[in-house]
Amino acid sequence: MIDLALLRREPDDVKAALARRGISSSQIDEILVLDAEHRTAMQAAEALRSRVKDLSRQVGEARKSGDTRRADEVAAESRELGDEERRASEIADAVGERVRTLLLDLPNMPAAEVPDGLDETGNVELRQWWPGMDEGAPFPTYENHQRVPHWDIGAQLGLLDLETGAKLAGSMFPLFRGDGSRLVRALGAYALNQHADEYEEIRPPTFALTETMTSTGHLPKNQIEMYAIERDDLWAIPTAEVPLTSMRRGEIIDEADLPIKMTALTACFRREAGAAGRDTRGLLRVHEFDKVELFAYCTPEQAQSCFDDVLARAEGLLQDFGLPYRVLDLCAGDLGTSSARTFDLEVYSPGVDRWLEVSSISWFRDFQARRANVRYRPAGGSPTLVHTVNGSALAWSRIWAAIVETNRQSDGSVLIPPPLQAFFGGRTHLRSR
RNA sequence: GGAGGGAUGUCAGAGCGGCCGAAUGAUCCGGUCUUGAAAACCGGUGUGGGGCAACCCACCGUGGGUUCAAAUCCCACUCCCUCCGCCA
Repeated sequence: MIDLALLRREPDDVKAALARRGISSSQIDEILVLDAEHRTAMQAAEALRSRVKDLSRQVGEARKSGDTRRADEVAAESRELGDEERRASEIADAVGERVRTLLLDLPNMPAAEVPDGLDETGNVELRQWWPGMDEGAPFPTYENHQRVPHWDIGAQLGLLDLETGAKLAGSMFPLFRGDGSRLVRALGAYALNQHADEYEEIRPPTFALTETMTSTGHLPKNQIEMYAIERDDLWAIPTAEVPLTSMRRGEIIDEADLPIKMTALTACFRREAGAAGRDTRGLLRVHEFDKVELFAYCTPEQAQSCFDDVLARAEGLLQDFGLPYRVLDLCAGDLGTSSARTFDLEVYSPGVDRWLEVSSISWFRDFQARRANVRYRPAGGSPTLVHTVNGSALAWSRIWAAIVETNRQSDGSVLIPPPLQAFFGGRTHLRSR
């Protein structure tokens, strides 16, 4: 949520920033008009309220001094004023609620450095990486044996059983088996181990209350994207960002504790309602996938370094696995609602011949923290909203696909990335049995 | 699932219809004392909103209700604790 005080103070700055995301200035003007209306109505109601309180006090005093008649008179007067106050408050509350609703609808302001553009065509590729690049090697060329889609490889080697997954939970719920399952486990475990030096490992609940989903901004807007367990008012989390962001909801954190860095491996659930029929093969787009998330609460001053750290760790994992990737600087129009700045990491996967998004790293400024009301107390100052930063490191289903396709050998086996071989008892290849 | 107890400020913990935004203690900040520190003592220390300001309003788990007046009474819900049952 954008700061209403900032909106009042610097309406033109906010308009200019949001115009980059295609938000019209009339939308902001509407809020400002309603806000002025709200304040007027509120003042009227509060003046009445103040009077009622004063009269009530007089009733108490009259009672105490035994003047029952005066007490009754004043009570009657107060009762009338009270009715009036109730009506005035209802009007003020209704307008205030409208302001809040409109404000919640506004996306975050893009950071100044965010490139212009209204959709993904405006994203800027910052760099690419591939194995051997530093030694001057060119971008890899791929052999025919690498041009096989992962679903075929998975079926050949008995690593991936999409049919059985569909039998159990419907299509787009993958079932990994044998070494395929072990690879999923190895990826998550390897990443958690890598992050353990600075990030506290968290194993949060897989489900979240409506209240929790709302405070991160995933509800009510993206309701259609979420799996719901209605009877218990629970939602399956679409990312560990949801529980992690809410862990300190409503709290005031000691400044000395910041930054608070956490990592979590969870299943992530997405209905992909808006993407029906797109990328439905294999693991490109699935309803459930494992992901390791990195998350930080921090001060505004720490935000840049936290962001850089998450990015470096996500890239580091891709380099450990030897997967070519590119870094995209998302343009203003392609930013997620809550984000002020986002870098996406895309891995090149030769079997499907596509760049696959495997990480999204975002700096939210205080946008999320305002909703979740997470603050810290700066030295000698009053409570201030924290900044939040998070990013995937990484989303495993697509990494799984990229590894299997990239590392496929001419004999049909798949080379296990060396850092993961320890999880396979030292074996170097996945082979059919 | 059954029975009971509870939810109050950064924390602990009083209050159970009328200057209660809230005792007391801890924390933290400032001061006195001290060569310095500790201790002791004195003073200050919630959040949010409105108003140029004086000041006003809201907030005692959440949402309703009663009343001239609610942290305090009533109803519903949520969460926590204890005991019993059931169960990984």
